[in-house]
Amino acid sequence: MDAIDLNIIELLRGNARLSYAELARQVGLSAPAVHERVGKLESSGVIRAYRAEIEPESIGLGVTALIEIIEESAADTDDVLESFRAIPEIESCYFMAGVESFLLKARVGTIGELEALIVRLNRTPGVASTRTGIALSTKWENRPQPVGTPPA
Amino acid sequence: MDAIDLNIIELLRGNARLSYAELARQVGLSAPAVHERVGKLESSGVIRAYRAEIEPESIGLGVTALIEIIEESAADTDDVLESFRAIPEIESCYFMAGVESFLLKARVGTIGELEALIVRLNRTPGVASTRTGIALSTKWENRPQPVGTPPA
DNA sequence: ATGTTCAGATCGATCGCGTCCACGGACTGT
DNA sequence: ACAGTCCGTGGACGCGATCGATCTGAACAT
Repeated sequence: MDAIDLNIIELLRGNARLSYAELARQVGLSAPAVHERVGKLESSGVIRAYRAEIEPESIGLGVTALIEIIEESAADTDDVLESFRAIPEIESCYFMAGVESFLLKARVGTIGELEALIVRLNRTPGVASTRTGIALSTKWENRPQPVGTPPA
Repeated sequence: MDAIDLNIIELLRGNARLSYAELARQVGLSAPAVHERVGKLESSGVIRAYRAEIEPESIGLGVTALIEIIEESAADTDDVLESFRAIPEIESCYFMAGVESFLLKARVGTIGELEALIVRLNRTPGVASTRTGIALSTKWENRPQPVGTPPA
């Protein structure tokens, strides 16, 4: 993992569909060389996936909500997690420090669907209570930050 | 925007580096046809970008925080937004309903850097106070949900 | 210093893909 | 029925992906 790898990563975060030839030109190596580097980054787990970023409204997901979950004191966190994982509307799931164990980012089509989701979450075994905030608009999301090797 | 477009979108959300030929096979069209459809989806803004998803720890961004912002009553929201936009650590920014105007997702390398970020946010003109939650772990993030056209 | 070894890059060649173009069929409105 | 339009197909050509072989340079041991 050297400066060239970081360079490749930065380029692919900006545009995952760049060809190997184009990557090669930009980092100053040959195409097979970057091909091999990218392969290693993928198999070592540094590159997790390549995803198209879609405007959510256009696929009927106009409502974004952030939901904090407070667990019951006797809850099994792993079981709760598995329940959440089975709910497709939950796009992100963070395990948090603090009273609220989880923070979920969910996307649904309508406020009605959000209501159904919240009911479902509150009924989930191990969940004591929820607190939901609705995003009126998403200013930006998953903006890649420049990769400068951080201070030692 | 028909079923084939949704199919293409779903495939590209799963793997943005699929070739047009492969996409064509999976949706049952010729390669030029999907090429044209993808081009239209891009220029109409449905497809915003293609991004490689990177394991944050491997590029020195091991600390994830979610920060709620309460604005001063006299604050100019647009100015506050521009200040936030200039801070690279802020990966996502939602404008929320409720007392807290914004919810930010930020990623930094160390707790020390997080402290510096919070100080910077609190000093930002228009910001009355902040409330920060630290993600102990990210269970998953930006999981694409299946695109079934939702009920009318 | 010299030789050995190994990692990683380049070079060259082959195969498949991206991309442009002209043609053709279906649907719309008149 | 006819003309216009949209959208897809098929062919062709040049470039890119990808494999194997060779080469270079660094690290280490003698």
